[in-house]
Amino acid sequence: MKLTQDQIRARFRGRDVRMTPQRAAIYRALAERLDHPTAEDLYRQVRRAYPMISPNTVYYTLTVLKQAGLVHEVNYWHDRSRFDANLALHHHLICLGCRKIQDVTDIALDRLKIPSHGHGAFEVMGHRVEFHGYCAACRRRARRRSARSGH
Amino acid sequence: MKLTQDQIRARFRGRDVRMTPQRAAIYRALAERLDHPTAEDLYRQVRRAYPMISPNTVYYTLTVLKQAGLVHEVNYWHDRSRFDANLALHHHLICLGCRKIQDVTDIALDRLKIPSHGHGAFEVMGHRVEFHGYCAACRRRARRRSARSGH
DNA sequence: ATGGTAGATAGTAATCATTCCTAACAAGGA
DNA sequence: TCCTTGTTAGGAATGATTACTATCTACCAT
Repeated sequence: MKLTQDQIRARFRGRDVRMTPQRAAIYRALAERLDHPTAEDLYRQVRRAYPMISPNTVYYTLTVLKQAGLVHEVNYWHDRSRFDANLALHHHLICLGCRKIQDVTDIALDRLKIPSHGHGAFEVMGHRVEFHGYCAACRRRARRRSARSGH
Repeated sequence: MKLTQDQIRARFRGRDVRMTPQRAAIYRALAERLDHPTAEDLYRQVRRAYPMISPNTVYYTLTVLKQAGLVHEVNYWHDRSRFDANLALHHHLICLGCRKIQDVTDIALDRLKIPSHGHGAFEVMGHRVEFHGYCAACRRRARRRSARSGH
């Protein structure tokens, strides 16, 4: 998907993100890739056009774009490994507030299949479903906060 | 779920994992928790009974248990953050061989709901499905390798 | 178009999870 | 009980990410 500078500018404007050549390059690099690159992947790619760019700028730009909703961070749990001794097939409820995780067991979720078209060559060994949202405690906390601030 | 020392010993035996007091403590700590603790969480818990234990032992034990299949690492992508400029709802095919990621779009997957029972207080904002397996290239590679080794 | 200001950039240094290396140690079979 | 091989714990190394900060720049108001 080729993006013009103006398209990028418009998207940034729409989310109140300041436009710089580095930011445009980072966003373009990300938007034109079909995989899900790391910050370092993007750094290496953008550096070809901007040899002076620092990894720092890439990291900072990504957090800005993320907050603005222009970019998604694909993996919530990237910071640390998490382990589980429950070997039974199950799925997860991840709280975006406190990051606590609950298990969900449900046969319907266990039976999912990838749509056949296009992925025939991929051999599926397993799958997992993540639900993201807010747990009861975090919802209570948010409600109390907004009440105090004089809704 | 209370585990006796003998139950743990039996599980370790069954997978040819050498039993040590530290390992039993780490495994017990993990098995008795409902959330999905990090290595550090386990370290802090086990240290109460084994003040001399090192984080190192926890990490090493977890890799051993993981290889033995006694424990799962819940998040594949923990090593680095990955980003995506595609904001449309979609899901992922993750290759366990080369870690490449393909997008999957499918309305049936988009419509999943958590089973109502038990999780009523959790407010779901979104969800994502990950399929794990082997891509065409990695399957070819594996087939070639096993052919060469004189299947 | 210009100037001022808030925000962005790019270095360097710090942090933090995890891995590497290794000498002392212990599990478990003979 | 003894031997061998795998395990432990410490310290150092690695590698991704963040913090700090002086300089610079986008962009709004004039």
